[in-house]
Amino acid sequence: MEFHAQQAIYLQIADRICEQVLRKELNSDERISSVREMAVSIEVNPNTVVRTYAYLEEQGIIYKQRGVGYFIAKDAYQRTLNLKKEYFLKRELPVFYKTMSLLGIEFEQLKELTDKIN
Amino acid sequence: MEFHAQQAIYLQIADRICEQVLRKELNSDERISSVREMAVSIEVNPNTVVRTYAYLEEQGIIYKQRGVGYFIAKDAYQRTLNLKKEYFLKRELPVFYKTMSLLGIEFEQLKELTDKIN
DNA sequence: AATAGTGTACTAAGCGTCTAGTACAGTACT
DNA sequence: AGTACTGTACTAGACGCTTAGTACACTATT
Repeated sequence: MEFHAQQAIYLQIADRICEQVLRKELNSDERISSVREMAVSIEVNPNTVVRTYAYLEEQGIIYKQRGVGYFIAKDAYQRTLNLKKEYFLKRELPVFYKTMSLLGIEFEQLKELTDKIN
Repeated sequence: MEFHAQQAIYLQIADRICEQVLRKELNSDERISSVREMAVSIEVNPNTVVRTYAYLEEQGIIYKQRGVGYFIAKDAYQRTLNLKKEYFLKRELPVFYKTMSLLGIEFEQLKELTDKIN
């Protein structure tokens, strides 16, 4: 897995898991990779994965059974959706509009700009 | 000045200066605050401001005269615009669309959502 | 009971960032 | 020449993140 420098690795891993929940690739009570497995597969230190899982557990997105593993929480989808949506509306969207304004990009241009990327 | 934890402080200061350039509040050959002045006014360590200025100088947005101070570069506006625009198109916009897709937000909803914020 | 897989806890080290403090070198002004 | 600004350089320490390694406790399976 590739990481960028703008955010702590353990949070980037958490984001990826949240994505999989939102895409319904991970569903309620489904077991996720063990700390060691995950660490190997994404080439990261086990301690970093421990942080990720502790963080996701705090958010109520996963739960654990000692000696067994970590599992997706019952209401993980709703929790994740709420969490990400609130962040999007309160943080990302305002920053996005501010940047557009600074760069002189109009709302109507957005569709064209997307095409340029692809 | 208030800072968030997602980005190094010296880069947040750099961003603010870039903003002022784009808003034309800072113009070519205009002198900016000295390292010590800036440090006091935004309540940050002088060394952090040194980092900011070194970074902006690398980007060609400011230049220095030893013993005199730092100044806005001749083509600072264009350089800043290019720099920020490229980052916006290559990094922010794709992430923005991906998040929208994950959250099930349609392009047409964006205008309404903005109103909710204000 | 033994084994192999879980999560957990701990120490140690490296790195980037930020703070604190001190000292030095260049420039402008009087 | 003296003074008061500039930028510059350096050491030292604190903090968060990450890595490395070891050891222990719990659970399921045989």
